[in-house]
Amino acid sequence: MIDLRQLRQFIAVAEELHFHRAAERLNMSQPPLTATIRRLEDEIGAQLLERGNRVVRLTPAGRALLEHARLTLRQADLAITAARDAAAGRVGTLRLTYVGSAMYGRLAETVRTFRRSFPQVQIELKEATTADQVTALREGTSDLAILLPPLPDASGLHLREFDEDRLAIALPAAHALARKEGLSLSDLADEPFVLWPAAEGRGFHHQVVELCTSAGFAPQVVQEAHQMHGVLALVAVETGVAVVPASMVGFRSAEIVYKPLDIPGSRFTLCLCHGPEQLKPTAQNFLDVASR
Amino acid sequence: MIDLRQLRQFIAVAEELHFHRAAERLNMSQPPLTATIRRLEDEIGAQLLERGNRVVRLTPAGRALLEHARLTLRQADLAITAARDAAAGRVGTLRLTYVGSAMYGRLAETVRTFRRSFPQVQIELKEATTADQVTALREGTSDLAILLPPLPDASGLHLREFDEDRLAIALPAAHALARKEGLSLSDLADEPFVLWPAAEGRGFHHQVVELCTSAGFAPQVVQEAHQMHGVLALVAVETGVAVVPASMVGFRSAEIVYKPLDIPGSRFTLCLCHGPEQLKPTAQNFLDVASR
DNA sequence: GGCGACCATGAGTCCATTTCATGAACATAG
DNA sequence: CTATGTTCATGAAATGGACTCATGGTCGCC
Repeated sequence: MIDLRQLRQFIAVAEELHFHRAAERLNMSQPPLTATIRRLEDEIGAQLLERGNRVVRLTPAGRALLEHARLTLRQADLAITAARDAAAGRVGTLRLTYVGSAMYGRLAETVRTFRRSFPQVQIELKEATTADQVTALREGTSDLAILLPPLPDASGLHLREFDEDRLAIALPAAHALARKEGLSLSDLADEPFVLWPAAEGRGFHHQVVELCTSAGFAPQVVQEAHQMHGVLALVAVETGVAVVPASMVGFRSAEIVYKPLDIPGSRFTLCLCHGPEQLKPTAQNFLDVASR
Repeated sequence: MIDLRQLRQFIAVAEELHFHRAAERLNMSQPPLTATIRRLEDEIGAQLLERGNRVVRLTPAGRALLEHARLTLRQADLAITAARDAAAGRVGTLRLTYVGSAMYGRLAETVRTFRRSFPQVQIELKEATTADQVTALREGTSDLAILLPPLPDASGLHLREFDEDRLAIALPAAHALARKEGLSLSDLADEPFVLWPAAEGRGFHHQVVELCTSAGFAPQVVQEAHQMHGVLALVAVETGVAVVPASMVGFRSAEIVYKPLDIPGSRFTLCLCHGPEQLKPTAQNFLDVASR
C-alpha cells in the first residue's frame, strides 16, 4: 500500500533528477532510494523514471505523479495543521448563550476581544433565559452560558462570576414620575408593572418581586413579556413600568427613562457557566479571554 | 513524520469509535492500533480521542483531523490513478503535425477515433511542411508527424506508411480546360502554375516538377504559395493551375475543378513518423489506433 | 582503453510494527 | 456489594521493512 514516505522520496528524486543528490537531501544513502522508487513503480505498475546512464528523466507517468504527490503532501500537512489548530481552539465553533441584558455589559467587549484573538472561530450567539441555558448546557447544544443564579439544579455545572449589575426602574419617557428626582421603589406601588413570566427568568422575577415586597407593596403585573427586549418594548409604548438591569440604560433612550435603584438587594451577579463535559478548546479560550 | 498508514488507522478508529472493531476492519489486532493512535497524538501534540471506559469519542482536534485525513487519502488515490492514467496514455497531451492534405484523407477519421477512445487526451494539431515536421520531431516539440517522404535525413526517425494518395490537377472552375474530358498533364504545358516553394514541401514540389518533365514540359511557375490552402486559394482566384493531392477533391468545389491524374508516378505515400525518443504513451495509443 | 560518474545489487543491522497474552478500569447484573 | 463482562492499555517476543556499507555494472568522456 502506498505511503507518504515513498512519495516524499519520489519527489526528491523527481526534483533533483539525481539519486545521489536526492538521497543527500533526504539525509539517507542512495541504495534504499533506488529500492523505494522501484517498489513505487511496481505498485503503480508503470515506470516513473527513465534511467539513462548519466541522466534521469521523468516519464509522463512520473510527471503526473509528481504533481499529485506534492498535492498529497500538502494535504497531509494541512491535516495535521488543522488538528493542531482545532486542539488549540484557533478554529472551530463556540456556542454561547446569554441572558438578554448581558450583551449590554461586559459580554460585548469580551466577545469583541475573543473575535480579534480568534478570528477563525465561528461564534454562535443566542439570547436565552437562564433555565433554557441550563437545559442547553446539559443537552450539549451549548458550550457556554451567561446566566443569572440561582440555578434550580447546579449539579455538574461549573459556575464562575462574570459580571456585576444592579436593577433600575424603567419608565416611559412621558410618565409623570420620569422627571422626579430620587425616585424610590415605593413610588411605584400603584403603577402597572411589566414583568417576565415567573417560569422564565426566575432570577429576575424573584428579585423584583422581593424588592417590591420589601418596599411594602405587591407589584400589579398587567403584562408579561418573554425577553428583555419584549419587556422594554412594552414600557416604551407606555403599558407600564418595569424593573430591569441597569446595564440596559441607553436602550431606546428616547422612549424610556431609567432610574438606578441604589438600594440593598438590587445588585446581582451574572455567571459564566459550562456543562459537565470537558470544555472544548474554543470554549476554554473564551474562558481565558473572560478571565483577563 | 506523519504517514498514510497512521491516517488510515486513525480513520478506522474515528469511524468505528471502537478500537477492536476498527482493528478487525483493518485486519489487524487491537494493541498496535492503540499504539499508532498514541504516536499520532504525540506527533500532533494533541489528544484526538477521548477514551471513556466504554465509549470512545472524537475531540475537536480528532474531528478536524478525520475530515482532512479523508481528503489526504483521496488525494493519494488520485495521485496513483493519475500516474496510471498517464502511463496508459489515457490522459496527457499529444502533439501531432501533418502536411496540409493529410487531414482530407485517413487522418481525419483516425483523429476522430482517437478522440473517442481517449477523450481526456489533449491533442495539439498543427499543419506544417515535411521539413518543419522533421525539425520539430528532432527538437522534441512534436510527438508525431504525418509527412511525405523522402526525408532529407531520416536517421533516428521511425517511419511507417499511413495513407496513400495521388496527384490531381486543380483548375479554376471558369477555366477552358475545366470541362475537357480525359485531361492529361501535357495539356497544361502553356498554363501558369501555382506551386509550393522548392524549399518547403520538397516532396510535392519535386514530384510535380518531375511529372511535368516526363510529360515533356517545364511548368511555368507564376506564383508560389506556402501551404496547401494557399495554393488552392490562388487557383480559386484564377491565378493559375496547380497539381495537388487528390484528397483535396471537394475543397472549394464551387470554385475549383479537380481532375485525377491516373498516370504512373502520380501516387505517393504519407507516412506516420516519430522521433528517436521513447514514444510517450499517448503517442503510442495514437499509433495503435492508426494501425487498425 | 582507462577513468569517472551513476544507478543497481547484496549482506547485515536496526528499528518499527505486529501478534499474543495479560492487566486495569469501569459498568452492569444478580 | 461482589461477580462478570467489556473495552482500552501494556509488555515481551517475533517478524519484516528500511537503512548503511560495500561493491558491481554500465556508459560517456578524456
